[in-house]
Amino acid sequence: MERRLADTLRESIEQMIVTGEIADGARLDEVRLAAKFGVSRTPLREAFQVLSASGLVELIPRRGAFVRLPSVVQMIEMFEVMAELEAMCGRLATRRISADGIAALKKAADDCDRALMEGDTDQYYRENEVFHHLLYDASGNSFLAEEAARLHRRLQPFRRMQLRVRGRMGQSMKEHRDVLTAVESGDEARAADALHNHVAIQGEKFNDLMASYERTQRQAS
Amino acid sequence: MERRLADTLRESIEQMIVTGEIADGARLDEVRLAAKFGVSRTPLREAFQVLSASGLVELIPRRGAFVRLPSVVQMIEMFEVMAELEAMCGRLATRRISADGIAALKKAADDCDRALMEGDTDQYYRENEVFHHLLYDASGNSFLAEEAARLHRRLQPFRRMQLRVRGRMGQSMKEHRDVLTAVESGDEARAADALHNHVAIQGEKFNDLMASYERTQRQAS
DNA sequence: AAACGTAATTTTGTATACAAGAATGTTGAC
DNA sequence: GTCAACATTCTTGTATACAAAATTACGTTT
Repeated sequence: MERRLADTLRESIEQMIVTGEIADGARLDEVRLAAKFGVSRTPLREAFQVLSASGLVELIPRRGAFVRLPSVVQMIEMFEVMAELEAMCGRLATRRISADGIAALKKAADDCDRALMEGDTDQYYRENEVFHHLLYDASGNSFLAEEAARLHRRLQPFRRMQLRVRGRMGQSMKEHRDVLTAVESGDEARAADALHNHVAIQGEKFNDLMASYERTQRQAS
Repeated sequence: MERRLADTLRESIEQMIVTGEIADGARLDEVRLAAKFGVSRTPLREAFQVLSASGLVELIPRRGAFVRLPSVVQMIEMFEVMAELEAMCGRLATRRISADGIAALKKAADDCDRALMEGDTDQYYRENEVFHHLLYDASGNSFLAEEAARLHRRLQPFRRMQLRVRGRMGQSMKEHRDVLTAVESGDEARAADALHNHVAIQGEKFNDLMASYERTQRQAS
């Protein structure tokens, strides 16, 4: 389905931005990138349009496309909104989820734990995404599920900053369990709370983020 | 700033879609539209990319761009998410708003009332947008404010469906007052509740929406 | 040396050209 | 009459070409 240059280019550039290969604030040089990828400027510019819509780059008319990475403050704000959307999903899901849905959620949580214990962080992020997507879908509000998934995807690269710190992993496991038991017991408010707490950057999580952020900043300079 | 064909084209097409000039599900014919606007396909296709990102059209690779208007169910889902974001704004704004901010909010509510009493609905939508944007900004979370504004804008054409029904206007005025008093008295929960209630499609609002939706459907066919 | 104005050079935005894939129409077999 | 295979026509996706705006370089003036 996704077989257009514009789409693959978008993914590649996105990757280059979040890995720091292209620095924050830098201009995306159309001719240079076109040469680098061996394509013309046309599909590149189409990719720029959607990158701009996603907020990762800013398109200034007749000036160019500039990388716009969120600051720490913006990052915390984004996770705060994510937390609220997740809480909403949790509240609705608790009311509407089926027995099969709960079983699937349990399995996803188990898979998360296994990945963590095996130290396979890439696998963890995949399983964690499954867990959260199950909750989004279980909300029964497909628009909410889409929006939550969109923001989750946008935050993915920054989420890694938090969990990299040792010790956070056990904490994350426990938080999944809290969500699960709340959903299972039909306690909407507690499910919402547990999810908000799992996602928002508060307390120790703030310190973890700061430590990670400053490290990446030092790398970039 | 917005001086590119691609941007004006996006706006024009958006307008054509929400006014029904281009029907739901229709394919956006690149060559026909290019001829109609007297431009080439290049800026048109760039406009398609951002329309696709906003959800108003679906881009199917090598098939074309298709209009995707939300169904009634999706519309209710969208307003439910909007309600939650507004509630979040209200909760944070209540905690963080300044005296000046409250004064501005009061003025905006007054301007809304005046527009309604004068029967100037266009003016009402403008003033209503001011009122809500003030709340978004007062939340102190700029990312939240942006996201709320984005969704508000996306829902604007469908919002008109609800208020067109006679009698809803007085209701809307009262709801603004409820929000205002809650914010003023520092009652976070009540502010959040009042906003959720103001935005979500519940009770009589559902009937109003249905009546309006069916009317537009009849027009389209 | 700083500031201004102008020419040269990039770079963006748009138009046009072309190639590959999808849709459509036609013919022939059963 | 229906279905299938092929040819034709349209449509999309990408490359190239060109014009206008912005940036840079440079020389002149003070």
